[in-house]
Amino acid sequence: MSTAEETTGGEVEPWEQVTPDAARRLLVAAVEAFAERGYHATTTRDIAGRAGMSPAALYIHYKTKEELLHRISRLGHDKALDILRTAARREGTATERLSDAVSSFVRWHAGRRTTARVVQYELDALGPAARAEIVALRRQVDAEVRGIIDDGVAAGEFRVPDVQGTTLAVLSLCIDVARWFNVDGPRTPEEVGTLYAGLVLRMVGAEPAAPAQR
Amino acid sequence: MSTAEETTGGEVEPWEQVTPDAARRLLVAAVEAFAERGYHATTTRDIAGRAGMSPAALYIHYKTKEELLHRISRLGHDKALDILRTAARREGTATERLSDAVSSFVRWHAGRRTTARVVQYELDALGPAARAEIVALRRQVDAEVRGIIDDGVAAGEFRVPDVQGTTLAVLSLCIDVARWFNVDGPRTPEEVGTLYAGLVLRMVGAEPAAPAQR
DNA sequence: GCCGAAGGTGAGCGCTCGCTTAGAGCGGCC
DNA sequence: GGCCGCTCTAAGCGAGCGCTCACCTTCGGC
Repeated sequence: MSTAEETTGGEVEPWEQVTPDAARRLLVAAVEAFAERGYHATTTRDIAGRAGMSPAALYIHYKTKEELLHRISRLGHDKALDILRTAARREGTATERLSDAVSSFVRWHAGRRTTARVVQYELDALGPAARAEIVALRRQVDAEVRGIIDDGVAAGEFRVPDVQGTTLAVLSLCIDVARWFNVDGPRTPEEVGTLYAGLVLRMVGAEPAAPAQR
Repeated sequence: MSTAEETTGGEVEPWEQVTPDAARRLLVAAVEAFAERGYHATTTRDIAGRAGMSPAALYIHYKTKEELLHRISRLGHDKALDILRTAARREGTATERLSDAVSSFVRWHAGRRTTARVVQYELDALGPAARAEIVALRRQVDAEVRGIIDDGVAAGEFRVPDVQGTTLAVLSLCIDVARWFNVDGPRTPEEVGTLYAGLVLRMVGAEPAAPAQR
């Protein structure tokens, strides 16, 4: 059904599009390091070390440390937007599409928490040009969710007094999963996705009977 | 440049308990700098400069840069916990208390966004001992909210299948306000607080009729 | 008028940062 | 074989970091 084959246990590393191999290893190492300690607290020596290379090797594949963050942020936002678009543009009622969108978006933020953390919380470390590019992607993310809610209101499925505010809250709720989700905690990404889909349907005043689609 | 006499929503600067005066000025400067650029990207020279002092003056009042963050985090969590406790322990129905708790908690995260940002997002920069102390405070925050929801379920006001998961989601929603709230944006802290209180009541399945308290 | 404590400064130490440079290793093509 | 181009390393540069030190100023108590 959904082309985005998210199967958060045993998931394929999503960086296969990054070549050559050394560049990908560096990028994966940077994602881990940025997620653990934050962009500013991560040294280029640490990144290169995690990738099994000398500090200088980083600069063969990336001009600066910031370019690494930019690439990660860009790829991550592309992926997040793709997940939401897939859910938003399937056929089905607005209730089904919103449930699908939230549960898959949350699954990604929980299951690929390291990536999501970097993507969502290190935006301010980018320079003005790169940040503007990412902010434009975020506006598209917002538009997808708002579109589903608009549809639901128009169809009489949802009762939402403030569509823009509710959109903001729904996205905020999903994104913050990347901050608190603990891989060793009691919940799987699947469970959090299901829980959150139910909570969001309540937030928009939808009928609580939503079949566990996906 | 900007005087520290911000009174966002009639609220008094909450640092009056910090003495002497120079120590308070340094602390306020550190809050601003940490919120703007993050702990690791902030230099001690920047903090001292904002407070109108030489770099060495910082070390008369604080042993290290980390102690500054620790003090800010401690005071901020104390304040957040105090806000929630006040709402949780007033008299009234669970619906009224939850509405009050969410709206006041959100008002604080929006109105005192700089402080909230540091408090909520720079936890990882603390050492193990200081972090453990703050984590204990967060557990108390969680317990206050869970207590209200428990009461509402017991009283038949709420329908909540997963109390712990819903508590987590409610707190997550409120906390993330500090990430996205924009002082120059279209919403006041009051408005966001009211919006969020309504959304949270829907999340717990409460009757939507909630009087707009205070 | 003198003293000690408290609060401040200018200079700078030792270190680590992001990044650069000179050159080595090596596979592919003529 | 000779050479090129790509990948990578060892060494290290200039800058800026957190923090310290020797010294100065102010001020209440006697």
